[in-house]
Amino acid sequence: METTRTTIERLGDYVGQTVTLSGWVYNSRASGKIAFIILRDGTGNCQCILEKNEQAESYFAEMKKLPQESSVELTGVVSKEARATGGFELKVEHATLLQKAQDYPITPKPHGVDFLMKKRHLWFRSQRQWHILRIRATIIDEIRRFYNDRGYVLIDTPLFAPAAGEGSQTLFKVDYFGDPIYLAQTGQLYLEAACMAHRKVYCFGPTFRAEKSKTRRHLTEFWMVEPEIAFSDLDELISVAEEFVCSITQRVLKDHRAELIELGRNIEELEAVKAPFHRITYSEAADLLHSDKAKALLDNDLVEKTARVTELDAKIEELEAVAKGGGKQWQKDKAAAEAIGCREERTELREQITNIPRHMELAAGFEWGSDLGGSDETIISRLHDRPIFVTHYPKQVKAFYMRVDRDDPRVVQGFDLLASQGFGEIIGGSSREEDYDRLVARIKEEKLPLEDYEWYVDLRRYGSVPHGGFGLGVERTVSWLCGLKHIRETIPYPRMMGQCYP
RNA sequence: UCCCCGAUAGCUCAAUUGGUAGAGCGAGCGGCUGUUAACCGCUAGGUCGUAGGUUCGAGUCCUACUCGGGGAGCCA
Repeated sequence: METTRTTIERLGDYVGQTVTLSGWVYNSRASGKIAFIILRDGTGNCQCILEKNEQAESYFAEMKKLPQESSVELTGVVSKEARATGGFELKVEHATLLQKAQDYPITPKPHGVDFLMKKRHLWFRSQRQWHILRIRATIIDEIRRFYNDRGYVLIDTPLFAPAAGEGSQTLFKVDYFGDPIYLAQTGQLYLEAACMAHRKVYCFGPTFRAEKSKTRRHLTEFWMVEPEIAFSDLDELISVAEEFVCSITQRVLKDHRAELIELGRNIEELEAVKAPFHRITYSEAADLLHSDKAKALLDNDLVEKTARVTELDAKIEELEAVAKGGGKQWQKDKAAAEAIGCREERTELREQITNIPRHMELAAGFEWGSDLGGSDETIISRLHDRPIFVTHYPKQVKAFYMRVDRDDPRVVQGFDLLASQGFGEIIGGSSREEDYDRLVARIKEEKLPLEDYEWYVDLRRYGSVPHGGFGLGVERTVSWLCGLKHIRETIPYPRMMGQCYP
């Protein structure tokens, strides 16, 4: 039987016509004489209807009880159908089974993270994961376009790097023909050299950190885009970063509004991501942490979360009474299922509540000269409705290459961008020290091996100019824009401390 | 490296002060022509993470370990 082959995303062009779809059984429901198969073909989902009649005799019985993720080809007439997910429906007239799947482990019911992470190779077939990875692809596309359209030259920096990074305890050591070498944690130093050749450059690729962090915002392998601009000052760098983040946000809103809503992202919060972002100095950030506003925020959190736990306690008790009571079986089951959801929320809240006093202490006891911690960043960003730049950090908490502020030598001209809604840092950048003597002095001060940096110092010998750049973490950006709780969902195969399978 | 929490059926979770291990989903069988995490009936499915200890009796209490989750530090 020869029919038109097409994909689900193009079904709108074929209403009333007979077409063939190929894909996987995402879910199915069947009664005696009718079956509904939700077909997933990689471009979308479509409900396919099979009726038990003479022409279906050869395949109906088999198709109606196919396990999840079995691969099939279905031929039928396309119709518009408001009741079906996706808006279209296929009334099947012919069906071919390609492979009957074995028991598929990921059911339409909830699963735990540990389980899903071990099934990552299957997990990203699920709707939610499918949406996230598509948004990631769009973000990466926008990143490339942004720089290509503005005359930046792509410079690929090495992944194998000699020790010359920012401190070797956070680097992965690799055996390089018998000598130690490290996986790059940034392309920046190489990029600085390239920007003296091409003026505006960027690199984009994976980067590696051996930090022993087990948190929802850390990966050991992640993607970072780093622009580097000659003849720039701090203000210009911040403006570029601002325009860049706005352009990514606008693009995602334009291309993925439906997916964002599906993911539960608050669209208004994203629409508020417009220039100008807030700009405060590190010293102002420190004052903010000591302020009543910060204390009130956490006090309020504590009250609200404690109240919610009490509310949940009562609700759980109530639901359990229903579950054990004399109602209909399905009512009891529903109550039991709801109780599980409430318990989950309660566990999470309790954990947050135990952390609040700690975070309050850290904020209130914050001392000028130390770096902002994760909880501090969360507080600062939650006190603002748009992303916020924090600038002029004390030089001792930042890398040796950052340009010392000529008016206040205690600080460097560096900046971080904290995403809104408490998602924390997504960009770190700075003006680089262009003065030969100052740079060498800083290298010595940090007790770094000067001989490893000879080539880097060369850049200050031959036509040194003010320059700088920044790095944006792709996964943290995806996490923020999609409103995800955990970074592990933002990359196809996450690599975290203690996790690298599959 | 440190702090907190957890580990019970293939999956998600229950088990009232220590007293005979349960439910839903999934799987198998049967029923149902418009389902939306479909529904209804039946069946199978367990060395309660590992090793010790307390006790007449331990899923439940104690100790150590393993693995996982969250957080601190560090960072994008």
